Amino acid sequence: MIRSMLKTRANIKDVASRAGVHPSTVSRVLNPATRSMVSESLAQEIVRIADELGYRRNPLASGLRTRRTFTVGIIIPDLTNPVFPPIVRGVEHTLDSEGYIAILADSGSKRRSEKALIENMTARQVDGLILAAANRKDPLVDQCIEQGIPLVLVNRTVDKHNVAAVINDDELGIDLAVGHLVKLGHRQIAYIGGPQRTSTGYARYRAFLKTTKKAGIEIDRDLIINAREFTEPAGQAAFHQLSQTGKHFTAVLSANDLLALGCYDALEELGLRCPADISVTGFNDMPYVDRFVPPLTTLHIPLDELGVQAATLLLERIENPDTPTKQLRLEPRLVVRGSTGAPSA
Amino acid sequence: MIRSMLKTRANIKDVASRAGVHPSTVSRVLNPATRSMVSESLAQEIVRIADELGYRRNPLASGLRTRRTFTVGIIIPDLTNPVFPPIVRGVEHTLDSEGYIAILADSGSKRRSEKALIENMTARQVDGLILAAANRKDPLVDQCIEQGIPLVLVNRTVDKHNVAAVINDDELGIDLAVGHLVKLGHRQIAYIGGPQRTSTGYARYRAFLKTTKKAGIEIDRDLIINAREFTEPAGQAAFHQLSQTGKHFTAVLSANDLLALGCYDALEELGLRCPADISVTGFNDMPYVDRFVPPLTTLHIPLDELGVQAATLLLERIENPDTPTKQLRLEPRLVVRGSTGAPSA
DNA sequence: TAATAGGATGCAATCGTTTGCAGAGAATAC
DNA sequence: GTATTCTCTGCAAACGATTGCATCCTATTA
Repeated sequence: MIRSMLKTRANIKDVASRAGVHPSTVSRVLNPATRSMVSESLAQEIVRIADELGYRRNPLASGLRTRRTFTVGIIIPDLTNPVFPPIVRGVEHTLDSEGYIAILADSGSKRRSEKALIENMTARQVDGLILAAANRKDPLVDQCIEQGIPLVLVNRTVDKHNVAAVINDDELGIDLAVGHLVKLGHRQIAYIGGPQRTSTGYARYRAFLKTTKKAGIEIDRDLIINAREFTEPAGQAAFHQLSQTGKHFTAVLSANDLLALGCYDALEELGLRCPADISVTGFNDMPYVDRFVPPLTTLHIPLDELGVQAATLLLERIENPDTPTKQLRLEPRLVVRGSTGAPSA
Repeated sequence: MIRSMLKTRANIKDVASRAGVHPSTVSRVLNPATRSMVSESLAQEIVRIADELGYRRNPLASGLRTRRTFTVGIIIPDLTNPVFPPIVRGVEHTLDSEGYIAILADSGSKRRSEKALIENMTARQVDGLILAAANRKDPLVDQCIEQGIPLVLVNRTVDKHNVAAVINDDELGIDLAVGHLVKLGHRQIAYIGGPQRTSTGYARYRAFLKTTKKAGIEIDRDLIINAREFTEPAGQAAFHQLSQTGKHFTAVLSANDLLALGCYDALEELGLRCPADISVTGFNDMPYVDRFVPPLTTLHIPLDELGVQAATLLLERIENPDTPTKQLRLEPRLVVRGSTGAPSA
């Protein structure tokens, strides 16, 4: 009653004194791992009293003592990029179901702030970290590993292979896209890639070279442009650059949907029609690309699943830090829509 | 050196012993509010040593003592609804700049889980809460207020007016939309509203009645449908219901963009063209609606700003709990695109 | 010069849990 | 009947910070 007047939550001492036992006994009962140390009848009584008083463990105090906070940090480069919300959602739901919570930070792609964010999060004793914005060589990743913070990369990975990651099979994806275009009859295929500092940008670029070679398609080096960013304006600029070469091409394969969208912009500016004049493909199948004009042919990747798997992997590593690092590679699926067609004669 | 071997972070005692002072002195120096209690020269020396050792305050310990965690919870109904990412981003950036972090939870619109989430967050001693999913009558909101947790609603509010919120001016928005349609010559205007349990659904519905009356437009009650959810399928179903009345209408004003999108779906199924046969308007101007077929005429609301203001308001209330509750109402702006035109004769 | 005020620092309790250790009985073994 | 093992619970020291109070020293005042 006094408690309710003070408007403060019941703590372990309250429960203990009400039950006539020592706080440590209450603690043991409420912790599944130690529950068996206490006699069953007393344990039940304590549990009863605990929820009669509405007791909830104070995670701050508990975390201070045990160095476990049941908190995970998620750092993404830009939440307004439609790729990330589903991933974050997958992560968050998975964490939640295991009693963890997610600290979300949008780094705004700025490098410095990312370092500060990680600093902040480790100071707050997060149990693990999920990074969606790693570069192929990433000092931040190294730093995390050095400090021994459980870490899982999602969507992108680093060149070193000793870090856990959930990514998608870029080579397969590009292979499917190239196969699709070739089957439609395209031979002059341009490529707009992403930043080579990212694993996705790099892997897709390599895959494009490899796959076209395998398919026996001659690729003009001038028709390959790797953009600086995975953004719509970058895609737009890249397409203009392609068209300025004066070389002939009937399709452009872009390394992600936003770049493809940029192509749409450029096409419109140039008075070209898609797919009549130029076919365009994307990568990611981000939400709503099926509603664009024309609906984008792209590679679908299970974004939610990416998040779910990343969280699962992370929890595994948190529970057992000696788990060997795993790289999960999910398979993309080609979704043919209106932006691709046979080349015009 | 021993410290680095143990791989554990420097704590306040380490700094103190290195500086030859008591931990309390270090604490005072590192806290802006008490810094002046310590002589300037000593303070500087301590600061120097602190960052030489890479000292970072342990927020768990600090929070345990002070009951301030510099943590804010954000609860949204569905992160994959494009309306929310910009809001969350605005919130997160604002919090970050003040040294706070955001715990994000996607409630998946499920009521029960929302209660659990709030429980979890208060147990974790968040300093405040931002709710984007409130209903007009919301026991959860009442509960928060009762418990004295600083709370700010964003995007939606509750009927009681004593809770802080950042919303947009629904009446103005609907007024602009109606005005636009009337000016184009529409007289038979249908309305697809949202759930009346939400403030946005309710306010927009009221505004529609009021505004059309003011404009001297006769509205057939059969042409008003309030959907159960603010979703695309709900909009689609509602439109079909409208067309099944057999009544004539030349435009449909929908209470949000997703509902409008649903109209697009239904229009296509019915072989109708937009805006030639039917004009459609939305509300929110969520990302990418400008790229749909046709680009959607809608009301733009500054989503980032909504988030920024909500966070600012919350921080104000946290710093000073006696701040009178404020309701901020941001102005929407009509964005005319391709989905509206003059009615066909 | 003695009394006093004021500024700077230390002391120790506290926030709410957890956990190694110890001790008290009860149960088992000899 | 005593020695030994178990089972259960309590004790007290952490975890890393903050803060009211006490203390000490120096500067001011009469």
